[in-house]
Amino acid sequence: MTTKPIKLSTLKTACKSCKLHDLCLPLGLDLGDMDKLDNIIKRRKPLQKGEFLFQTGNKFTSIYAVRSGSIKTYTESEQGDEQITGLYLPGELLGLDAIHNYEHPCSAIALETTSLCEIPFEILEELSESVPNLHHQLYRIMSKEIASDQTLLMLIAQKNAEEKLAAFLINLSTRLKLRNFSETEFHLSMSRKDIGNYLGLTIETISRTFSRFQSEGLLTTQRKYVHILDLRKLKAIAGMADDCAHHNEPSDSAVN
Amino acid sequence: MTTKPIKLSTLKTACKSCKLHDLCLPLGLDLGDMDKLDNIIKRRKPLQKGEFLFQTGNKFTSIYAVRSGSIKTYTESEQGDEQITGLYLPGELLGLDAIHNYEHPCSAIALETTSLCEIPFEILEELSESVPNLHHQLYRIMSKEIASDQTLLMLIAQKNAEEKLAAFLINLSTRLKLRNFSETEFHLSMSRKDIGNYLGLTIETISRTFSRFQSEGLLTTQRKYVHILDLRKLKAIAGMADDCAHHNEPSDSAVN
DNA sequence: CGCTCACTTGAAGCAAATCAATTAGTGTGG
DNA sequence: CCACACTAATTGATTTGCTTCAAGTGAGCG
Repeated sequence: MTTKPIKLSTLKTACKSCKLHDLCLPLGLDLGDMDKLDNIIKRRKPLQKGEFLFQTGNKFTSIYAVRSGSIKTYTESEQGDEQITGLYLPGELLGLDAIHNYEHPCSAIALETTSLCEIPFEILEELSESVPNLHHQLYRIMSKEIASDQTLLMLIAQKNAEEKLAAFLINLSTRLKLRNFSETEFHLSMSRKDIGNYLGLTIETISRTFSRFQSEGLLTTQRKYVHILDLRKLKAIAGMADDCAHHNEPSDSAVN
Repeated sequence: MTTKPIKLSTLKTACKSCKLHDLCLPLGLDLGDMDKLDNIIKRRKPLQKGEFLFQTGNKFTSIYAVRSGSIKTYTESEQGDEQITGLYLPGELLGLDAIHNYEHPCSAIALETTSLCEIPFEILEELSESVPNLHHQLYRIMSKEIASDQTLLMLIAQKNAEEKLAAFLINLSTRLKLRNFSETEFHLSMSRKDIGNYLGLTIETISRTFSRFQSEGLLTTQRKYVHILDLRKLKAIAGMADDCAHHNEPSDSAVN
């Protein structure tokens, strides 16, 4: 939980020059406002795989933007079973669910080496008084999170194993494309077990479904590496008509 | 979608005197600020059962607070299957998921005769510039919605039929208690079918589970009327230890 | 009164969970 | 560099909780 800023070289990377800024909080801010935002953002030492960003019950002080790598969030019930509630990729904000009672309702852990921007919330609120657009931006981001949680809900409640996994992969593919990564070849940062948990399935079902997709020629996998061969068909299984693909406009819609 | 204000008698009921105001948006505002808020709130003609408040794709202009009755929200997939995403009781706000692209991602329909406050969002944002607390309040409400969506997710993904229904009932009970209704006797505004859809189960499973609860002496039902006989045991099934019950403090935690 | 709609109850079928065994990577220390 | 343990993933066999199909029942209503 150290919050000290890191090497100068990293400090230079400000919102203005960050290639993620049109996915992230500064979206829609002008250069002057972005400077102000830059002044309150702390860059943290990158987290190593398995390190916690925060844990359930921690006091809420900041929201975080992923710069590189990925973070998963999960809640734990009293019986001890976990539910993964979110997967956050570069340009996405997390910690928003902690505002309402100043306490994190979930834990956040790095799935790989991950660097982040830390944005102290109180200071952000102060700053927002002089930069009205910021408020609006935050509303949009939170609103989007609500809407996408609902999509995930739908996915888990109504679909079968094939549809769930297909939707998960398509969602990932869409978000990666937005970040200028390949939409057909990527590395899963989640394990089969995590994917299963996220989708409400067991590891065996995930594995079998991957195998089936593979034997049907939809994709190839090699452990965590995935190569999608037939994006159209996979989208069809996921329940997204081809022509609806671009409905996933800048503010992506499906899963997380 | 008529927005005209109604009879004077109803108009008099302002936030200041509304007994729900400590559950709703004005929470934490002083009297002066509440007056300002009152000026922008429109009271709508009550909705009859089955009437839409808004539908998927409608342009977003306002958020709504339930004054009495109840509203359900649901999304529809391209295949046409529905997923109920929320049940809103008096004092709760809905429409927050539409901010991010100015379009409602779900439909909202009255489950019974329901009266609402309409709060035009643009005007609310303007007002918020002079009443900073309002922003904070909105953040809290949205944050709470995110957190509770995640709880619902957990419920649907990880629990079995009994646990789901028990958690649903306990959540309802807790929220009703907060509104000074009985926590053990109440009227379900949702049908068995809706409850099933909400929890990712079929109507038959809901019915059977109610029957089992009844034969175990946990509760009695008569159509939509529910009388909980053993709140403790029901909470235990729902996976909430007794001593954790009051964790559901003013900002309730479980389902919706 | 008879129609409909919401709910209940039973029996059969099935998708995914569980149990179990094997294989493939990953990391550790000698 | 190889043996060792350990974890992640795959695949098969079996079980099971929920769904589906089917046949009532009972409340509400024109």
